This record gives sequence, C-alpha cells and structure tokens, in this order.
Amino acid sequence: MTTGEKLIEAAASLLDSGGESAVTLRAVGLAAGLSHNAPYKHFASRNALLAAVAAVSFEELAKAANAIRTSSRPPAQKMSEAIALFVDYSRQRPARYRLLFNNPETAAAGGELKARAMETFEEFRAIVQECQEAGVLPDAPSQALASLIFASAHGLLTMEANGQMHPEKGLSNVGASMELLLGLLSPGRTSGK
Amino acid sequence: MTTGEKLIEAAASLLDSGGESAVTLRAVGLAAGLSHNAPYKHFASRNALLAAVAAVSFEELAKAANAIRTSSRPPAQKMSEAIALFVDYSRQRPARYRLLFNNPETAAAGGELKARAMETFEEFRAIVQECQEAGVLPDAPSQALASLIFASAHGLLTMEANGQMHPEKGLSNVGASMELLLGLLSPGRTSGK
DNA sequence: CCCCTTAGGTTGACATCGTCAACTTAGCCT
DNA sequence: AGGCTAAGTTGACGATGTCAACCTAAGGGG
Repeated sequence: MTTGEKLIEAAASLLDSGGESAVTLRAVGLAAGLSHNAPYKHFASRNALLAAVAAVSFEELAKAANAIRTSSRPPAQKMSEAIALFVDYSRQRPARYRLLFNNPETAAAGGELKARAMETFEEFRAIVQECQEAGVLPDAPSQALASLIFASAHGLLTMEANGQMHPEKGLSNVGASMELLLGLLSPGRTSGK
Repeated sequence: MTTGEKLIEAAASLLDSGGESAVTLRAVGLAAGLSHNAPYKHFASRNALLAAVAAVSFEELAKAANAIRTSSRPPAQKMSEAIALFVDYSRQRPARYRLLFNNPETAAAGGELKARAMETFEEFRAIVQECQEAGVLPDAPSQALASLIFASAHGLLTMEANGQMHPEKGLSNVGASMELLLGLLSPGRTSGK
C-alpha cells in the first residue's frame, strides 16, 4: 500500500469514527505514522484529501451496486437491495455519507471524483431500467426516474440523520416511506380515491 | 432591535453572502459594531448562534408556507407554490438552506429549533392533505406522503447544489423531476405499460 | 444616598488548525 | 561521482473558537 493510500485510509477511519471535524491533517499524518505536515506531500489541501476519500468510497459503492445489478435476482428485489445499500451506508457511516452526497466542497472537486459518482449512479439507473422493462416501475426516461427515486431516498436519509423524521407520527421512517413510494409508482396500482 | 437580534441578522447576512465558513464569531461581532467576543454574551457558542439563525429562518419559511396554504387558490397550485418556495430558497440562499436542512449539528440543537422546523413542515403537510381531499394526490397517511414529497424535493435540491445533477442527459432538473413525481402519483394516471 | 449585584461589553491570552517556507535525505538518472 | 527530485521533517504564521479577567453603567434595597 502506497503512503498516499495509507493517508486516505487513515482519513477515512478518522472520518467514520469522529466525524468530519476529526479529520485533521495533523491527526491523519500522525495516524499514518508520519509528521504533522506529511499529507501535503501527497495532497494539495485538506479538501483534496477529502476528495480522495470520497473517490475511493464511491468506487466501493459502485462495486457493491454492480454486484447487486449483475446478480440473478428479480429486478424488484435488486431495487430493494440497492436502496438498502444506501440506507445502510448512511446509517453505518453517516459522516462518510455526508461527504459523498451532502458536501458542496467535495462536489466542487470535479474531475475524477465526479466520474466515480456518475459510475455509481449509472449502476442504480440500470437497475431502475430493468424494473421498468419488467413492468414494476412506470414508463419514463430511466435517468429521470432513477434521479427521482434516488433523491427521495437521499432526502429521507438526510432528514433521518438530522433528526427531522418523526416516526411517532405514523408511517414516516425511511424504509416504509420508500415502500410507499415504490408502491405508488407501481404501474399495477389501482387509481386511488 | 435587541443586540441579540442584531447579531443573528449579521450572522445570517454573512452566511448568505459568504457561506458557512464566513460566519466567524469575530466577523459577526464586528458586523454588529461590537468587539470580537461580544457574541458570547448572547450565545453560548458558534453553534448556538447558528441555531438561532436557523430558528428565525424556519419562522420565515413557516410564514411564507402559511400564506400559500391559506390562499384561495386550488390545492394543486398551492402544492406547486410550496415546492417552488423551497426550490427558490435553496437556489437563492444555498448556505442558509444547508444550515436548515443539511446540518446535523444544527439539528442537534433541539428544543425551540425543532419546534420551528415542525411548524414549517406542518404547513406543508396540510397542503398535501388538501390535495388528497381534492383527489390530486393518492390516499395515504398525509404525514408519510408529505415526508416523501418533501424529501424528494430536498434530495433533488441537494444533488443540484452538489452538482450531481446532469440536465444534459434528458430530463433531470429539479422542477421537471418534481412534475414527473406528482404526475406519477396522480390518482388519475393511466396504469403504464 | 450609597453600595452591591449583574448584564453587557472589552481586552488579552491560549490551543488548535490549515498552510507556507526552509531544510534534510534517500534514491535514481546521467 | 554528481546532482535532481520525491518524500519527509521542523518551525513558523495567521485565523479561529473559547476562556478568564477586567470594566462599567444601570438599578434596587438598606
């Protein structure tokens, strides 16, 4: 493992355990067994290091999503699993999730990072398309429908992470809300009221 | 205007003009014509000041949403206007929007802040309920459906702010995506495919 | 009327952080 | 052998959140 990778791993570990504010260049250098300024020999700035963490994280996510898409399970189940992938990620590594999907500075880093993000999204879009072809999701441009479904999950997860979800007032946790959405979107649904 | 309010206003102004990192306690004090440490006489910490900014911002939003809800326009139009309210807010004051809906530290401030946030959401929920009664939104617990619709808009706006939206690839801007959602949710829709 | 409390404000200091500059090596190319 | 460069170190600087000590004016009870 190169020193650069060691630094990225140390940063990711600090991010997961202590939140973004714990990712101090000094602490990262120390955790990698180097001096307080060593990260500058590999990354131009703190943001550049965080962008690198985001890039490898997107890569992991894309890989996991790809495994789901290329499995032999029915499309509807792939969709559930893909959603669960993001839900679990948000709950198990909230700071990392925020870095990936909720951080304008990271997003501004462009280039390779944006490519990895689009790679991840493309897997999700393909699953949506499979569902459309199987008739469990309505006809519409798959890109738009995938954006919509992903954004819904993303918005719900953000609200959950912010404590703006109120499960006591009836059904409004993330999982149930997504089932509601998919149910309402289902072409087979009988027109209500 | 009390000194505390002056500080909140100064902080809000700095937030809107220079992003969250521009909201420095020193700068806020200076902007209010006071010394670098004056904010501590009114707020326990930087986060407490930001929470106060969030509280008054939620109040403004709730007021605007209330004006929409109590207007005499048809429910479907109220819904469009309510969505536009959040869309415009996100685009015109992105840093403030992030503070309100994308900031776990702010959300952790609990108490009055959470009450204001719920007040705002309640206006939105009531509009959703009107739409359901008018038959333009499907039958479902209004709380859950409102969460879902709001989360969709929120997720789309977050992606837009992060540059993770790709309008070049077909329909995927926020407005069009929300229209797609509302269209697909519409009880009158003919079952696709 | 005087003293004492206290809210609001000030100055100064401290630790931490991102970042920059200068110096030192160890390895590699010629 | 000589020197270039990547990788690493130390030391410093300015900005920032926060704490502590001091000041001061308003007001209320004796």
